[in-house]
Amino acid sequence: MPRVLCVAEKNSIAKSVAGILSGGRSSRRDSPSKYIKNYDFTFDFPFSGSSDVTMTSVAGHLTGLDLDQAHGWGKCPIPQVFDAPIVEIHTKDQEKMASNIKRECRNADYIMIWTDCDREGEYIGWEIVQAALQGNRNLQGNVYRAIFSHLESRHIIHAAKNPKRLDQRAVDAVRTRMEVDLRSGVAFTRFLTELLGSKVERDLGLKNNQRPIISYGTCQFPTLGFVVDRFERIQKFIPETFWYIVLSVPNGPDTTNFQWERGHLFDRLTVAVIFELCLETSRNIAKVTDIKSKSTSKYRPLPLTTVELQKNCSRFYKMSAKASLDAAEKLYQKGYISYPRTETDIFPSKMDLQSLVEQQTSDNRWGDYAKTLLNGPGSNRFKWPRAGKNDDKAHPPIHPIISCGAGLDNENEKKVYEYVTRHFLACCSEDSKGHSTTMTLKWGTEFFTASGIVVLERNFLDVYVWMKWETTKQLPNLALGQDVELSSSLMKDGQTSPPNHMTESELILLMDANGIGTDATIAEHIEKIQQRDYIKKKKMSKQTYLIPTTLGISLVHGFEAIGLEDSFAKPFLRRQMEVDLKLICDGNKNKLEVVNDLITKYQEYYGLTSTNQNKLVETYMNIKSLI
DNA sequence: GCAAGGTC
Repeated sequence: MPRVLCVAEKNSIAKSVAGILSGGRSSRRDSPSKYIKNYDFTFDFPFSGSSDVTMTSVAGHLTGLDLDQAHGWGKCPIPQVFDAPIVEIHTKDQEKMASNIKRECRNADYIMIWTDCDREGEYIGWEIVQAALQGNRNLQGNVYRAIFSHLESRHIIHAAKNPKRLDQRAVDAVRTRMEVDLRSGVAFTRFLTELLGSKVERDLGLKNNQRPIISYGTCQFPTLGFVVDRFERIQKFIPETFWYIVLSVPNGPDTTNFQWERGHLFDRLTVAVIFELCLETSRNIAKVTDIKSKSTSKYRPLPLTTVELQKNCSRFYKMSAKASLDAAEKLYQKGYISYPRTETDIFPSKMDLQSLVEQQTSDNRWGDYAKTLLNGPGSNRFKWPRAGKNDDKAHPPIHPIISCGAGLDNENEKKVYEYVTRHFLACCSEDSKGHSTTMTLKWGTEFFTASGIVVLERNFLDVYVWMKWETTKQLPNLALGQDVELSSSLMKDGQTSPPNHMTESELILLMDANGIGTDATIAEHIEKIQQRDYIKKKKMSKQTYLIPTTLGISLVHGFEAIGLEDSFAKPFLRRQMEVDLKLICDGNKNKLEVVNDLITKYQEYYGLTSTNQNKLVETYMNIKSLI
């Protein structure tokens, strides 16, 4: 029988796909790597007919890139980094994975790639093929690619029956990113460290053997830029005084305030004139000119993505993005939750979500809630989740798999499991429903409104305990057209206030929105710029904020002073690279062209930075002396 | 000693 080797991006996919294609009758063997298993079974592929199949995997990339030996740190003038030869390097684990591929493909007639169907997955597929060809040259030309976006059986079988080829354009796009990130990162990191390292070392009070690294990275700098930008908006903020009019109306023993439809104005005289005019024409009588009642709802959350998980664990539990992702990873390995790195916020239509809800009925925290979702009573019954707009074509939204009961002793894992589960149950619930009433008063020439909300059905809010929606005080009982005697009419002043310092949750949102990093790496970039002493976490009245250090601020301003056309600390450069990568994927540009363009740009920036290096030093000295 | 991206 022909032999087919299938290779996935990680063991969990290999295991699931082997289970589906073998109809549950595969046998498992160990591999040289502890992360990887080999699964044997038979399957009927269109290119080979009935075949002996081995399904295995790697665990992420098989190779890393670095500059060749001759261009190590200190061994060459820095500008050579931009065109030095690049070599492939392997960790011990990667060598074990590659040797498994080589051994397993020795007798194979075909190889089929089952890596995730995203850009990086395509490149990992290419790496796998290179390793396989080293083990067995005859595989050349017998390479196939499975296209799949989730692990539903019929979908996976369809993918196996409709093999495609690797997309070389996507492979080229990833290689482009790798080369540009490597060369620009290494060049500017060496430059900055050599320029500022000894000064920073003294200022941080480090010992000789703890030379600081002052790194540049295409993601690190924009991340730092966001934090510095917020910090300075607060520093530079000048409060402005504004004026407004507020009416209050008797409401039982209490009063209700009506807000001015103009909000507030920054000119005191204008407000005073309007106020006096109203007082003259209407004294203390206003008329009800409008009462609008409508039903309103608060939407249940969208299916859970990695970025949302990190943002909310930071908000609800004050966990760092890295801590929440680490805990999610552990929960995934233990089988409690689904794969935690996903951009998808739409559940595949065939997924059996009700049995996942059923799993949760035994939990003493939300079990009763899960039961009512499935069996009533009441109107909050299981409802298919809302659909978001993102699909990474590789993984479904994050959801609980099995109930953890009392099986978790790690605090962070407990919290993340609770969050994932409550979020999932909320997704499968009805929106919260309420009723809002808005009343408008006319006083003189001006209009004023007040609103009241009655929450009628809490629904998902009962399980999504962090979100608040409360019934407000009722509006005074007045009829349309009725005159009402005011208990007061006042002209008041107030001041605009500065924004708050950056929270980790906001930073994650900004990075995601600007394409800085990926779901799997955003947390690492935030960690990295803390390690580098560019930003620090600071606790202020219950909240933890991210504050830039002297060094962090200096780097941003130093490069600003040099005046590169595309600021390093802004997301623009990185986004431009994404656009170019997309052009490569669509066949409108080639790799060589894009690499040359981007590297030329970085070389030019390096030249400018190098001739203006005194500006970096001066900026650092200046800012240091101010603090 | 340097990047960012996968994954464990």
